[in-house]
Amino acid sequence: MRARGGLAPEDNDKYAFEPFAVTVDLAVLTVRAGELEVLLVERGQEPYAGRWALPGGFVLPKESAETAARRVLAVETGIPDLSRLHLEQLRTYSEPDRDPRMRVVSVAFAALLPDPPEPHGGGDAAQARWLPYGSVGPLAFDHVRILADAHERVGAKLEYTCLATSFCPPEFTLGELQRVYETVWGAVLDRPNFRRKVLATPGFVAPVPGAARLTGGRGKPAALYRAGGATALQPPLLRPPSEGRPS
Amino acid sequence: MRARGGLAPEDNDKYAFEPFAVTVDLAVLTVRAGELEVLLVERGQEPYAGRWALPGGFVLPKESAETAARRVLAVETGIPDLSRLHLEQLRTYSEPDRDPRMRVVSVAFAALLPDPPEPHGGGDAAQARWLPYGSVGPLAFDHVRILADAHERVGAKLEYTCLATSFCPPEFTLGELQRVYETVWGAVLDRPNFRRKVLATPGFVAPVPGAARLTGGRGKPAALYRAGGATALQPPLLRPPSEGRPS
DNA sequence: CTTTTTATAGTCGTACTGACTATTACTCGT
DNA sequence: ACGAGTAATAGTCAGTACGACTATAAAAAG
Repeated sequence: MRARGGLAPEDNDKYAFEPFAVTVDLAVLTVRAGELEVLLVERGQEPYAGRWALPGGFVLPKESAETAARRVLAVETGIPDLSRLHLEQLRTYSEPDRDPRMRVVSVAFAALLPDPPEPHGGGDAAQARWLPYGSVGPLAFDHVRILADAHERVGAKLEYTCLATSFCPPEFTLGELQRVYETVWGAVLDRPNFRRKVLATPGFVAPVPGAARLTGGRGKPAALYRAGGATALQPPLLRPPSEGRPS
Repeated sequence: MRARGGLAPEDNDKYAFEPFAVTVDLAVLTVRAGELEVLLVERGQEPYAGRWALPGGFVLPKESAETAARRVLAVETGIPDLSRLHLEQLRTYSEPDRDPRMRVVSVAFAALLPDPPEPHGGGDAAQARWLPYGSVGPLAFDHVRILADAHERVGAKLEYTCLATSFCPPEFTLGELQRVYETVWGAVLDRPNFRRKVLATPGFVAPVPGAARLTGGRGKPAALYRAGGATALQPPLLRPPSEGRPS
């Protein structure tokens, strides 16, 4: 490569760059029945044929990575309603050997979907499925690491943002909200304290005014809430201390 | 583009992808004399000739983005000692029109350097300089946004990590450490409270054992400290509440 | 109608923080 | 030599938040 002399990359007359393939990979998480689940697709071709992988695809010439992520999710998994999808850039994985065949730089996203809809593979023989987070085996490429990074990021964001409501349907009980925290964190929280904290945070949740009660099964019916306008949680709602969590 | 059928991007036999240029851009921050400064280079060519821009460059075929970032910083600014550089991936900017000439996807990094060394432009006519953060005018491309994102990220990380020591020389006083916080946050902190908080956090700082005093000017000499082993700050050290800060 | 289950209400002690005041140990100007 | 100024360090005090509880209410299941 020619010496570039302290200029921004776009300066080089000769455009002495190596073209890369740019893709997006999505770690889509949901909570169903108190379990954390991941949306995976089965690979039909080598390498890693038969392995599960994160949904992903190429970024098209006129797309941003964010646009590509939404398109890929719609096309590959056939999920119809992406209006309540929370999509957030995670980081970019660019190790030279992450794809054995060619140079692929992948912009990874963490995504959350409430009320997990049933996916269907988008065309060929590939299938798309929700799999429990704890039971994913080895994935294709570096997708295990991407998935772990996404899990860690989401867990951390639950602490200091109101993101948890993105896992919930439009109206939810505080018990459901608490189960989101417990499922993502893999920890048990004290119910009265959780309740006190959520209700004391202005704008986290807002009570549904009307006949604001609903019963799903046993026990006393719970009041219904919607997501409030707030996005930040101040002070944060910290997960109980545990070992082996990266800082 | 051919229908891809729910497979990972690498599956397509025809490799129906558009090649992109992949670059890195670096927002390198430092604190000097109580002021936040950014490392910028002056562009010599169109577009944005004469404008200041973040240092950046192409990712080479056998490099990861992280490797490229370190190389670019060494080559473009001639800074000799990068051993104490804190480098952290910020996010990837991929809007299709961010470079008027071609499709460029840029992986942006936030970086911190203590004891700002004098940079020298790396070859051509370009110059590299530290400029006060508050006085940067319009930058080339979307670099203003990248810089603002880096600033916000660093400010947020000061709250819940021990990152502030990355702005300090190997041995520093608590006053210097406090000035890092005040400079990045643009806020004034109470000295006794700051001191109490820092010393109460195990592993944040460790006193220098020997003749642990040094005087830089007026006032009572301060004890010297080194960075401790901890990386996380628990509970966090929150910036004083202010308006207009994104969540 | 008792047990089980879940939601809700409230208590108590500790830890942390913001807002202070006081004291010590230097330098500088005169 | 001495007082003013400056910065570091020590400590107080009240309010808030949080962890660990106990207690009560309202439903379903047996």
